Amino acid sequence: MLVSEVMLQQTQVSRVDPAWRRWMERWPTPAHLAADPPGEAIRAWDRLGYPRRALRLHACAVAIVERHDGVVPDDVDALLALPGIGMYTARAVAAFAFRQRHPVVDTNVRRVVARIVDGVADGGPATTPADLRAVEVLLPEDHEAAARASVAFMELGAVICTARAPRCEECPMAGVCAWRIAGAPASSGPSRRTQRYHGTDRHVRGLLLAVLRASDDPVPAARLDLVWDDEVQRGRALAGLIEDGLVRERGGTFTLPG
DNA sequence: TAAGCGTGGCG
DNA sequence: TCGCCAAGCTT
Repeated sequence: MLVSEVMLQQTQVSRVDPAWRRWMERWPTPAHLAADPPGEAIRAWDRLGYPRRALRLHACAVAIVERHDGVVPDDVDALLALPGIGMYTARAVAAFAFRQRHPVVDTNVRRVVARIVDGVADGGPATTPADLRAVEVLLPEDHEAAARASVAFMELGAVICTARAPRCEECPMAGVCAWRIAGAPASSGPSRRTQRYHGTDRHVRGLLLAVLRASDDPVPAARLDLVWDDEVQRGRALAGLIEDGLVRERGGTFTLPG
């Protein structure tokens, strides 16, 4: 559950599914993952995106072995203290793996609550403590029922109450949805400014890391020079990868961290 | 709080 | 085609 939730941070279910199966077959427990070098986690991450998540998941496995005897903790605060585990993932693991009663708030749930309860088209850009409270009061008292309700809120947002083309005709909440009843007004505020990708440092980092993932041997700098013409930007991107611990330099060659 | 961080699917 | 969006986290 923890591995899948980390993979699902900003990556769609359809792309996570095969990667998750391979990952769990190779590293069935935190101890298995912790015993391998972090570079192997980055390599196995393949093209899921945001490879820092792979590095943090490896660090998470190490922390679980060191602090929790290799057993994933069932306590939200202990989970929150692990690398790469934030407000959403900690509660998702506690609720879905350990069947506890916690509000589990992601972008889907923020949108569902914004529409049904608040009558507005969009939720906020990030989960706030106020969001947690708003969802908490909607949960059934029974822990198992609450865990199932949390799954249902997310699923409703993912399948029916979608961001761009909601299928209100098929929605079981249409009769009580404040947004629907108000005529589904468009969002009022300024829309979130869109992030560019093409030509950004992120783009170049992705190109560089793809070369290193594909190579079993240390890669000479000259080969990295081929992926991006702008030397200044390429150097900045590579330095950033090294700074983040995703890449290691050894005598003019580059590898994933061993 | 806002910006930075990959990659791909979909309308 | 191209911009939006995706089961966020960290600093």
